[in-house]
Amino acid sequence: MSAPRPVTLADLAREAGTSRSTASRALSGQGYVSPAVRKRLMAAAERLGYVPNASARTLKQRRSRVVGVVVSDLGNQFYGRLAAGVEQVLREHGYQMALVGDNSDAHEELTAARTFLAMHAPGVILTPGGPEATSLLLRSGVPVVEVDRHMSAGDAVVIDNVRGGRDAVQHLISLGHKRIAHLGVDTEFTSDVGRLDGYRLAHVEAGLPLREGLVLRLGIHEPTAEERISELVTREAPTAIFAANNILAEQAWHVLRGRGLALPRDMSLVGFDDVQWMEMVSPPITVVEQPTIELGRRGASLLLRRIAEPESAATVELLQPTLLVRGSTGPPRGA
Amino acid sequence: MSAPRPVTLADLAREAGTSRSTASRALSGQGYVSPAVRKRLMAAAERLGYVPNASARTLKQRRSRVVGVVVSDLGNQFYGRLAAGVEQVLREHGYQMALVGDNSDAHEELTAARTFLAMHAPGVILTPGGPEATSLLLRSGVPVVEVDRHMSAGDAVVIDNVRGGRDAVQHLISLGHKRIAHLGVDTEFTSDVGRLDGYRLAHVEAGLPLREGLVLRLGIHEPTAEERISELVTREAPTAIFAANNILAEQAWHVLRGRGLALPRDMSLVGFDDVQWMEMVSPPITVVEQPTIELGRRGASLLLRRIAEPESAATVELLQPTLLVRGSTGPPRGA
DNA sequence: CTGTTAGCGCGTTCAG
DNA sequence: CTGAACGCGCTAACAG
Repeated sequence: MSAPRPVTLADLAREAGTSRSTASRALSGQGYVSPAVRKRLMAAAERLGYVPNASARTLKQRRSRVVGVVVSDLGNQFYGRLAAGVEQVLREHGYQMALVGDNSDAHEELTAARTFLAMHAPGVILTPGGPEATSLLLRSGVPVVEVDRHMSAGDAVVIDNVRGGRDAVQHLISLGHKRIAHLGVDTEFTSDVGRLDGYRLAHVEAGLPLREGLVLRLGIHEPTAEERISELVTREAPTAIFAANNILAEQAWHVLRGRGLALPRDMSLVGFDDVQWMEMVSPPITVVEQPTIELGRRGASLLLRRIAEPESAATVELLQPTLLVRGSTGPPRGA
Repeated sequence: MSAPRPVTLADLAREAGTSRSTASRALSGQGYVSPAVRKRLMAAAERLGYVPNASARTLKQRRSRVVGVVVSDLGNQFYGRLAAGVEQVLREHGYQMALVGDNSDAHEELTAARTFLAMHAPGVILTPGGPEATSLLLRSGVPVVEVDRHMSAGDAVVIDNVRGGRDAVQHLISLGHKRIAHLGVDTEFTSDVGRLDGYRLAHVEAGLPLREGLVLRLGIHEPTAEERISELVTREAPTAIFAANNILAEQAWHVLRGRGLALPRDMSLVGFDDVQWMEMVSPPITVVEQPTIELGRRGASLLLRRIAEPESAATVELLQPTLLVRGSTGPPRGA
């Protein structure tokens, strides 16, 4: 394949008999150019196959069109959909997305942040794993929107996790459950903490005692998760389980199936974050659904707004989850 | 937030009492610099929080570190995992990924290709929707690797779709099925065409007649897909269905459930592309599994190799799928 | 409305 | 081993 020298503004200018700056104005649409000259330039651009050089523009303007995005794990459907939502909005507005996965590792996240700084990203969207990346970016003047989790004092779009957790557990309590297990991830993320708070809140509101043994907090990539869940079931004999994310719901479901426990007769199960399989298994899983793609779309929109108006006050958008009651929940055994 | 002027090489040079070019050599590791001076420069960089300017470097070198990637639909688990594999390898080698979704639209794809040209991407990976994007890129001297589908004469990493389709259908035939429906997408993509070829091949090898009515070809986002599948079941009374991708398998599954048909007693079902739910429903779905993340990883590796060695001959890597026999397939009704 | 001028920050000659 | 000089392609001032 031949790699012809790319055509530049100077080429267009020469071709159309104008100066480079006029060509620049004509193509970017900024500033005055007589209609006739503009037409001539556009035609030349078309004819020569002109492609603007993004790095030259970025170098000059000190700002690129490539928004940095970091999510924990692209392979997880949740983050995939989140990213899909972000990308849609960005593309609709003529921006691109540089996407990196950080495996929930604060160090990787920080590396990504530095990369985005180097790229002069106009803004960054992240599911924060720690405060460092956000603060580095903000300190350097790069707008940041946190999605799903909220760690800084800046812009964010999050789900009302407390409400989601509370709805789930209230539903179980109203069915008559008194020994409800909570399966969560052991982080300080507002998502995990919020769902647990919701679990507790529902208990308090119902006058039910909180039993610490019923609360299981797993590490992010805990390899023994299923064993620990199984132990919990044995030890505490819960009549219902609230699994605070889609991975944990899947693991709980496997444990229950492995032990031959029937839903909802022997155990009730509520998940958080509706994914495909939950509606397909029998019985289908009752779940707190969150608007995942919308989370991404709103995050991107908020960032774009912030880029346009850097000085406005920080915004936190709270999206509401919805409890979908399906077949995996029912009254406890003896009720 | 203050946005301090970013520190440049000139700042480091001043700080360390050297020239800019020396600083450049020290930080990039290219060219001679005395150890002492290098150490001094590194220290200064650390202290001042130097971040290299990627666009300046790209402008100078005429090549960025951001690989362009386009997939059909990030929200689909298949493409999410593909992208995850690509991103992993890229990150391991110090490259970034600019990701765009094109909704299987050749026009969007072409737009993305132009954007990557503007960004001076060192290479592009795509699930091609048409020949235009690839050819534009190649013509401009940008290496391209096609993944999952193969449309050009260039580099590609694909699944052995013919073999996958053949294995699936052979399995059904060996169970005694003679009326096997094929659910596929009506494109010219090698993936869709290959799976259908495999379906036919298995018939021919077994001396079974091919009945055109049993082959259903749906549009990419066909809204009436489930109705059409249902019609097919009514009209042709197949005893088994081969659904050539994960979406179609899900739709077929819903149709069968809706009609109260039990798997595998009333109908056998084989899918293509193993996703989470297939192992969780009962009975679990027999499926042709493909190494999706590996597909992405190989694509990225191949691209990196091509970037390093632009002149080597085009390579097509063929990855083997695996038939996982589960509970959704059995002998036909009367057998 | 248009052209001239002057960098943006970096890497790469080429002398020394 | 190091520094001076130049230019990558584009846009922002500023004259005209």
